[in-house]
Amino acid sequence: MGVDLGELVEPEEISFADLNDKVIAVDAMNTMYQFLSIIRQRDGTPLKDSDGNTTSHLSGLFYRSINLLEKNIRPVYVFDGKPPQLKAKEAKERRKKREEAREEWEKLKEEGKISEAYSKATQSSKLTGDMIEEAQKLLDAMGLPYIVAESEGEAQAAYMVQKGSVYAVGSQDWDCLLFGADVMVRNLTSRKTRKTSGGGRKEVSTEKIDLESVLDQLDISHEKLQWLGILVGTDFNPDGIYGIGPKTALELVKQYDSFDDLMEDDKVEWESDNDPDKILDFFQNPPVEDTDFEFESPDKEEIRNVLIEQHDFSEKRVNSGLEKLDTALESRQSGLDSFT
DNA sequence: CGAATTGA
DNA sequence: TCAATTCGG
Repeated sequence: MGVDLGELVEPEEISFADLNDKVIAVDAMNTMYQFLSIIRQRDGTPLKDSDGNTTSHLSGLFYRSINLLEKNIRPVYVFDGKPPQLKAKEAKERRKKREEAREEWEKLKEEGKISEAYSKATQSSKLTGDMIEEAQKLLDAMGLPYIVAESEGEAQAAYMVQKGSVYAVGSQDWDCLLFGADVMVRNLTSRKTRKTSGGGRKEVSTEKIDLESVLDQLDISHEKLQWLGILVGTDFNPDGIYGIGPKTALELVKQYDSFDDLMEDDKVEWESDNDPDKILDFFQNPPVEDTDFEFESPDKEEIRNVLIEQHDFSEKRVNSGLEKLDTALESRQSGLDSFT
């Protein structure tokens, strides 16, 4: 999950209209993982086709993308490439936790403890290679571009913002700020309320976070934000440092002029197997590449083939989605014409 | 999550 | 008509 800067930063609430005509590099893994965790039945079983393949992520991707296009927001999806060495150990721990959660889920489901089962199911979510492949097939059919990053998708997406080839990174993960994304957008969803654990309902709005404004608010440099992230915890040292939360971390980074000195502070007890200098270097020089992308017309027959023929989506629902897709792209076309 | 349906 | 609930695959 990475850094939690939520309590230090005041994001700017925006609406989809503020993103009109913008291209957004959407963190594909982050987004699909979200779909996979949330799009489930009440006992936690994800949506599946008749062959038993999970399809929750396809449903999410299809309808979400159409909603964005309807608002004239164009997503280019960025997938993770080869996981960095720094992530190896954490990946192993995650796998173990997932497997444990899956076992508990099965058990609770057997016992009929539906709501407890659901939360375990969420924790057992796993994006497989097949699921990623099917998602990419769907994006191809929809004419939406995607990029497979050299390494971390977050890093690639941040680089694309820096280059100016996209307006922002779309992700829930604050890490993209550490990678230097100038703008990030959170909660890129049309739904405006979310269920809380207590059974209540909470407002969620789309948020825009400018790196510059974050640095302003915290009154630190970008490098110190990276230090802060490492103290609080990143994908490469998920537990952060015991006893140091965002507030303490902010105070600490302001006290030092070099990372090495900071790491010598009495409060800093480094426990991760990863070398902190290597983590810092990864945020500063991640593997990224220059990749072009372009938007194409959707192939409706192929969309029907993937969703209806191969994955048992209902023809009626897919067709009404395709109609929305049509009107979205037509209005975009006429919008462009009026310019020329 | 987002679409479809329900019900006040 | 619209908020709440259920369905989708």
